[in-house]
Amino acid sequence: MALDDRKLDVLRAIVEDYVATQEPVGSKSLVERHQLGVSPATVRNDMSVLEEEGYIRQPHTSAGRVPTDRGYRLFVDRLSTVKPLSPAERRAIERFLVGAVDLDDVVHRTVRLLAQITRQVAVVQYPSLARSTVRHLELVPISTTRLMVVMIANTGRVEQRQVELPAPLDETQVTTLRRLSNEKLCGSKLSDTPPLVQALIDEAPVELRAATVALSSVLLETLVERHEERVALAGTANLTRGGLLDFQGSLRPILEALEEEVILLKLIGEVEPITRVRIGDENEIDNLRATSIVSAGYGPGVTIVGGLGVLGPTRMDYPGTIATVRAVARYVGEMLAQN
Amino acid sequence: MALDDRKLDVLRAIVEDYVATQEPVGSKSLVERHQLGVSPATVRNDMSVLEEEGYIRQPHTSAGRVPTDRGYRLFVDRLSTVKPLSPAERRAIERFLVGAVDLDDVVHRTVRLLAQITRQVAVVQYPSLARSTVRHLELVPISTTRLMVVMIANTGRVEQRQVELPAPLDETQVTTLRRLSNEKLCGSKLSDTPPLVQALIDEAPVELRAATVALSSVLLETLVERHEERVALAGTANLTRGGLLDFQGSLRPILEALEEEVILLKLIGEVEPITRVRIGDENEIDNLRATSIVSAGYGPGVTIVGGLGVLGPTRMDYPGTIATVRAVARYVGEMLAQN
DNA sequence: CTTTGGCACTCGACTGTAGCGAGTGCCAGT
DNA sequence: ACTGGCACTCGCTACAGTCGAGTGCCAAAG
Repeated sequence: MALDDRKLDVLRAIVEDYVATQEPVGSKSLVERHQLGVSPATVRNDMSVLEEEGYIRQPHTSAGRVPTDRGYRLFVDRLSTVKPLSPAERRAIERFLVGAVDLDDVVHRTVRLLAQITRQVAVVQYPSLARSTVRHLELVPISTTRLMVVMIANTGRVEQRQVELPAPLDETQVTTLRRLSNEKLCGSKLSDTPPLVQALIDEAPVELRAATVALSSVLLETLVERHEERVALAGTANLTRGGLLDFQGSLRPILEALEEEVILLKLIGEVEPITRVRIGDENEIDNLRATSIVSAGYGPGVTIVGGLGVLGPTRMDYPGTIATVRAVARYVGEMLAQN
Repeated sequence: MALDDRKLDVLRAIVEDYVATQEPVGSKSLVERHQLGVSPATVRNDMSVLEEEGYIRQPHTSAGRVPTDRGYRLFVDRLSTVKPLSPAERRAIERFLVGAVDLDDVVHRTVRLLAQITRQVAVVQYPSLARSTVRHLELVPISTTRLMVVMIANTGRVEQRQVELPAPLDETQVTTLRRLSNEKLCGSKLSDTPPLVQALIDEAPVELRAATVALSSVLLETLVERHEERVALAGTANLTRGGLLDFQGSLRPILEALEEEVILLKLIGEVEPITRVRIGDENEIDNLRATSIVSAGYGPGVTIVGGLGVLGPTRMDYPGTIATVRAVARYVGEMLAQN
């Protein structure tokens, strides 16, 4: 059955009121707070239909209605208009991010900013190495048989690893190795490196062969295979807002999930620039069935190099949160582009 | 008034029972569970004295007794013997830490291990830069007017910063600058660098003077002045054990405190190798008045380069926690010494 | 066919009362 | 100094009663 416009209005009103008050909303208070132009009885009939269709439900008989995950989904998809940020908010974002000196700094500031504005848990992924290109490889001799390899990516990420050499190398050999690897790998995407690394090994002069193999294996192992993703987290204290009413009193599973980097990456590791909303049940992780996640990809220009997002109760201010996440993602992208 | 031995026994029994059961303990159950060799009435008299002295208190009249912070303090100082770890635990620690490949890896493994064994919140400070010495400085040209400076410390920490040069430098100039700064700074403690940096500037050839100043200011600013301390955190989910009985139902202030790096550093930034216990009130941070912190310094050999610790309810298993923290600190020190 | 007012009903939240029992403090006796 | 006995306190639980927001249904009006 198709829902007519008024029923949709009723649903929207229910969502808005419930988000605002955190209490089941009844027919009478609904008509009082919104100009629906009909009587409570009519609203009751509409509510009955909405309940049959699974958009709202009653916590108990003789209580008001509460939106279901499906109801929120409809609300987000068709009923809400993204509310533009206030100029003050825009300025706050800019001011907060503009002083960043470092990639680490950018990420930390961003995650705190997101948590603060949305008053929820914020997660920011560092630019993914898999989607970065190599800007420079530096080899630093630590001892004659030990090398530190520093990889600088175009996204600002810098990773370093130590390599144990099979045989000592002297200064000029290190220089040669540095030149060779930079020639081969600079400018290429990290996910494309395996064949290039093979070529590097093949072309290396025979006396550097062993060292090249050691170097390559470290590069492949730590940077490509188990692709080193990193995330930053902030605002967990916000989970306690709403005094245990959300999350039926147990933060446990949520805090547990937030400790797993793998899970966080699954949540916000976006590939598309689109803002994405996962509501309650739609979430794949069982521990987070009581939460919603709003995430977006970010990157300099149109390419996406990482994701960010916030996590909160399903009962959240979707329009506001979506607007904030989207805006922050765009600003972060701009920050990165400037480097 | 001096407490005789039996009264101390009673206090110990109360602490042990309360930690185990989480319920106020009464005179009758106390004599049942411990071989005190006296009757409940006697115990009651002793309890009465202990209460007068402020070591225990009653949540309400007609309830059992609960240790006060002062009671825990006495327990920790005089009544408990550190229980040695089981061989299984020792092996677990070793196995967990031995695969670490990286400083980051060591720290992450350590913090998760601590959280897991103690079932509490664990905090590990990265080796402090202020207590590290410079092992190597590497200058990597990003462009002709931009340099990336990578500092490798003896503790395994690697920090990088970008430096905007006032004028372009060519390859050989960079090499000279690299050589000069390494000659000056290698082997010195970071906290001692300011005068050395000044000397570096003074001795630099005139055409490198400007670049040296730029480099120095970045070094001083980011590495020395606001000394870049880092910490890792794990096990926040453990705060929810004991179902809101600890922390009188509000995790809020604790989670908030844990988000502040400055606070974490204050808690576990140890200078001495000694295991330190802060109980409830003794804590300087108001938000953490309901928690206890057990911390220890770690480092290769006898010098301390950082701290680690755990945080939990005042009602915690002090002997076990102290033993674990101490053991983990020692193992981490050994790991670092091997590098 | 939709909307509306009316009405009986449900059920959670709150209040007050009563009984239970763990635990205490005190005291007299050993 | 220790112990057994005893009266007392008070939080906890169960139960009954009331209140009220909210519902579903129905018949009448638009």
